[in-house]
Amino acid sequence: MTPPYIALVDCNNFYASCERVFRPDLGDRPIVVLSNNDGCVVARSPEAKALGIQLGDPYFKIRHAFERCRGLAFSSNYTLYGDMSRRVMETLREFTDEVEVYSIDEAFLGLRDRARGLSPLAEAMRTTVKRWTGLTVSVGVGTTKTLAKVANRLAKRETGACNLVEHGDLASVLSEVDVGDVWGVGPRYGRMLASYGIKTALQLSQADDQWVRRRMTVMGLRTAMELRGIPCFALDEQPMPKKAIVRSRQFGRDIVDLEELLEPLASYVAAAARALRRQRSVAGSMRVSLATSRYDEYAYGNARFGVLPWATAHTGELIGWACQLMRQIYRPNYTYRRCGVMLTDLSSDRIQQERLFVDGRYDEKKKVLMQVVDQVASAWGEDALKYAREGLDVGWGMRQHSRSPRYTTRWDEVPVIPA
DNA sequence: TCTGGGGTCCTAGGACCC
DNA sequence: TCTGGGGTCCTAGGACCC
Repeated sequence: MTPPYIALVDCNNFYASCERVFRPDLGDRPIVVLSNNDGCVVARSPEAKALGIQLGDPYFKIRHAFERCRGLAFSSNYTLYGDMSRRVMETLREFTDEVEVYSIDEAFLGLRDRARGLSPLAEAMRTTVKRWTGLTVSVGVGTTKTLAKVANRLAKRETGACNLVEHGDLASVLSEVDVGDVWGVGPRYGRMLASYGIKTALQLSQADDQWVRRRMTVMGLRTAMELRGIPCFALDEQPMPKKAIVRSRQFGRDIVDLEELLEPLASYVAAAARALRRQRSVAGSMRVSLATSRYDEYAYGNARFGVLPWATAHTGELIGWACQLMRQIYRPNYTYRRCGVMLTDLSSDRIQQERLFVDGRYDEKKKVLMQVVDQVASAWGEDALKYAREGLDVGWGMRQHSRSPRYTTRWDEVPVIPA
């Protein structure tokens, strides 16, 4: 049964806040968190926002000015953020069983309380999450996911909680919301709608159904209906297993040599294979890609897709096939900047299709071997056991000049409080 | 020097089948 | 002389999300 009310709970400035929780000494210094390779800004504290720093700003461009303002930059520390996220989600489960973890810092909650109890409930969520994790969340409540998103935006501007269920005049609220800020309306649709004079969420909700469907597909129509309070996006408590698993990254430095290129590739394949096994799947096909920098004068990029001889989650097999594909697209004399692998055609590792005329398969013996590999990784860290092909990371790994400690997941990095 | 990474869904159009 | 129509599967491309 669809719950009558939906809350969207979202952590404010999530990555930057995670860093701050463990560094109270930073006070109100501006904080940014950088993407892989310390490339560009992916999160900002309120103080950094106030300095005018934008998401996606290349760090090297703002660094000077930022540091002059006593700003502090952190390399991204996904181990820490992932663990903090898990703590927030667990806290939210204290309030309802219906939790859809939507992203690392957001969850939709199904609520069945009477409408009058919703605002105190939202407040209780905020104070409990703050007390248990140190993080501040905003809570928006509405009758559909899209309206909960709208409420959440308003919550951020106001006191941190916003309940549209008890709001008497939804139309006037929606007339104040820019259509481009509606969940599901991106920059393209935003421009298209504006060119037809549709500038607010209210106007979109009142537009003709057929017209919306034609211009924005059924997804756009669902968005418009959700704005009217008709639920079209269900709460998804148990997300389906992923249909594709991608690992792709820029190197810490350029690579020209094929054999050297196979090392990061192997290590991305190993990471993808771990994710594959975590969701108890096997992959039936894969796609390998490589590219020079986009800004390179002699740019080259290519990708090749291959159906695997048999579906597997065995790291060694996947690395071998990935290397074959890579050899097909590699061209000498380019300075490569990134490569990647995508595992597709995923299926359960319990039901396996036998293929005629192929005598290999992902059998019990391989499965057990992989279980051991995963156990070692969970006990000793993901880099404890590697395939030889992954090499020893002679410089291609990520540049991370200022990663914070993994405070909550590594005994050797827990915070120490002198007493 | 230096510009992120990982996903989803929908639609149109081609290949192929009966 | 005449050259169907409906269905499925796959892929590429486009839109979106965080």
